[in-house]
Amino acid sequence: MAKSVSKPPKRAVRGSTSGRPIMALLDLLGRRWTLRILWELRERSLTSRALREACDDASPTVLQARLSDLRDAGLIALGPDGYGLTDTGRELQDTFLPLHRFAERWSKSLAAG
Amino acid sequence: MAKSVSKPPKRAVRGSTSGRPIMALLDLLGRRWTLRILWELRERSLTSRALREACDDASPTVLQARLSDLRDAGLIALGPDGYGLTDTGRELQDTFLPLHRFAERWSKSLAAG
DNA sequence: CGATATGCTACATATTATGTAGCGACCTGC
DNA sequence: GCAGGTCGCTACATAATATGTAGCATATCG
Repeated sequence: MAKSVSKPPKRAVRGSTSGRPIMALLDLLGRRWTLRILWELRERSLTSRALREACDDASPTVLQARLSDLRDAGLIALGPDGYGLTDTGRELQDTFLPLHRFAERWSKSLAAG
Repeated sequence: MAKSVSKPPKRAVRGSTSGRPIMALLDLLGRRWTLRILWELRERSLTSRALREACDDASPTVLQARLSDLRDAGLIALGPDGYGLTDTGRELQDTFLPLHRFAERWSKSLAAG
């Protein structure tokens, strides 16, 4: 299974060879800590270390890897006050905001069920 | 780190101990293949084998693990025609549908950028 | 200079995924 | 009633990732 076609330098996003952007996106977001990172950056920029604390002290190794992935994807960027969402990242964020309310309902349906 | 509070039987969703449903949800969705599975089930039920094919022949080991996770979470269920979204799962799906269009724009902004 | 914070990396260990094979159960058609 | 097919699911060895701890080089502030 060739995973790299047009982007050999690093790990290509899985599914990126299919020409279906949604697959590449789902793969990126499906990596550990990725969603959490985007969530923690939802309303403020955070330094890499502050982000680490916010993410239950996840190991810096993966965190840096994900930050690198997300930067390559153009969803976050490193500014003067730490990591923050780009315009594109904020677009994605808007897609995810309803998730919060869903999570509440979901949690209750789990407890009830 | 105690990962189980109210559901000792299996692996508890990470962050489920925090009392913040969003964390539990983000952890669940952030596991490999989870988002992809939900996506593939978006408009039809699939047998576990058909789902495997749809997911680029992912290994049955993880796939079954994720199906189990998603069933515990009440997002999918095994019916007569294979795995399908529950009502709650479909609610979540609705949250994710805009992702498709975003992926298209994102892909273009990457190519352009 | 000393103290502190930044982004980031090394590396040994634990955890998780991959790939291949195969199980028992349940349908068919013969 | 027994081949032949599918179903959901599991075992197990190997490869890939994550974890946790430590530390680097740089920058800022006193």
